Amino acid sequence: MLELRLVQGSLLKKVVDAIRDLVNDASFDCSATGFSLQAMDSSHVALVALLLRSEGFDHYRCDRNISMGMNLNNMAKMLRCAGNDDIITFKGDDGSDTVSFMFESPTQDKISDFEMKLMDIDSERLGIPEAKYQAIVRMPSTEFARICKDLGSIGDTVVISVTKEGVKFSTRGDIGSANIVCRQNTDVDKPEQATTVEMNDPVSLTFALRYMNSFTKATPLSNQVTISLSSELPVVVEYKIAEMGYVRFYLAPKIEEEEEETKPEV
Amino acid sequence: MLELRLVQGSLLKKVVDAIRDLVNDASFDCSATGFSLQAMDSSHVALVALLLRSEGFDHYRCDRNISMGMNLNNMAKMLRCAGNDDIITFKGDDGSDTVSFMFESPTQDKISDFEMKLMDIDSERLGIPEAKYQAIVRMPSTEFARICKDLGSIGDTVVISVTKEGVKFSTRGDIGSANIVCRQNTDVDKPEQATTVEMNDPVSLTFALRYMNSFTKATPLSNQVTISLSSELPVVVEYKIAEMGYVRFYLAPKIEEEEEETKPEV
DNA sequence: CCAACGATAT
DNA sequence: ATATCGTTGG
Repeated sequence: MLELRLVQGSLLKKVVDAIRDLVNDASFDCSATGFSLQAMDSSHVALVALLLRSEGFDHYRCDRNISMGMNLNNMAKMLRCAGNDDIITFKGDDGSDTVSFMFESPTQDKISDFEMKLMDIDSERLGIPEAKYQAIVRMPSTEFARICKDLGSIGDTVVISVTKEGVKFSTRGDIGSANIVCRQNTDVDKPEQATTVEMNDPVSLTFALRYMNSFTKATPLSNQVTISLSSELPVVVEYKIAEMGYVRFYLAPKIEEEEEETKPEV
Repeated sequence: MLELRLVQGSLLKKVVDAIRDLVNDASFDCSATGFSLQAMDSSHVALVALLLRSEGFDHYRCDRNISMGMNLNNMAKMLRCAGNDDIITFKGDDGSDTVSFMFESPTQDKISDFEMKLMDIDSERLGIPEAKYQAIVRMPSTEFARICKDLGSIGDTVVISVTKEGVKFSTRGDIGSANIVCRQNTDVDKPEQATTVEMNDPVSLTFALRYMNSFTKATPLSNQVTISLSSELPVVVEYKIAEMGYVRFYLAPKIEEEEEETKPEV
């Protein structure tokens, strides 16, 4: 038996919206620890990991570990029926092929109950080792989203380079090229506007903007985003979810070929 | 000769917008009593009835009963040319094949005059008998609209069930099912937020959401909607127009078949 | 948080 | 041209 209550129901809407651009169907895992998910995107290039810790819920009951395959678009469709300040209760039963969402309006005058069919999904859950990164950049999530969107209109890939002074995002395309430098800056009115660079080693890596622009769908979840970089390791783009956990996206860097791909010879 | 003046001209825009999704062409009837319309939707399933009483106009002159066939989309097109605070005067002449709209800006600095061609329409005007209903639900029109929209994303039909405690809207579709319960509640800050249930007999009826979602185009006309239900009778969804009359939509319930439509045999 | 307006997509 | 979505303002 499974029963999760979240007073700030809008959070769940944001979580699903953050992921469904990348992943259509995913298996959610529920245990005493929390509510989590791990999934590759449909082209098996990027990975997303979600954790909502049990302590973050206003009520959390999970009698035994359970895995539930859900279609994220259908899930979003149902969650869209919740008011933005509705309380959401998620219920599941062992062995059942459905789960249910209950939405309670703040005044309790409107109570909605949605039942959703589960799906069979082969959930390949990888262990993701903790790693030490050469550089960790923290910046406003909206700024990162804007940069990825802007660069995406110029080129297909972004080179992220970190130095002590800051972080540089570069791209190049048919119509020209672009470099956006964000320098470290903690001297702001509010901490969520800060940009900080924690650098052990300078690093410069290339990523497909297409995926970066999917990752930024998680922007509403957090004011800040954390980008962890190391050569040879997938970048981690993390959006912390206040009091509850995170959504993390992993993407392997492109192997830097000699200059442009316009060169026909290997 | 016919001359109707309405200081709150935006009302006329809302009335036409409320109807034109359902009905393309309609015959407006004008008499000493008022300005009215009755029309079936194009698939002859739903019926709409409009009444704007003569007393509600700021000037009302109708020398003899007259019927005017109008294309509602064309009418909307013209009315869209009126400012939201404009005073609208509607004029017609017996025997003429056109009518005219005059828009006066509040400051009288801009006076527009639009002439619209009438059309021949066979206006089959039914008598709609007053009926006694098993249950009458009153609720905020925006809430009703939201419910119909939400359920429309899950299923095709809605079951409306009324008990003493409140009203329940249910649907079922490929991805799952939904129940939304609104309980009676008069204890609110403002009367237009109230939900009241006047129940003589419990009732549960099924309707096509497609039509319900057309009816809710009338939402801007009134803060409250009234839903009158009886077995064997069409539901009446009514939006009152302050001081003037109403727009009423009628829709026959679906005959409840034995469970699902997945059964191939009749 | 709800409503109106503008922009975009069909 | 119309309907829906997203954004901005109250």
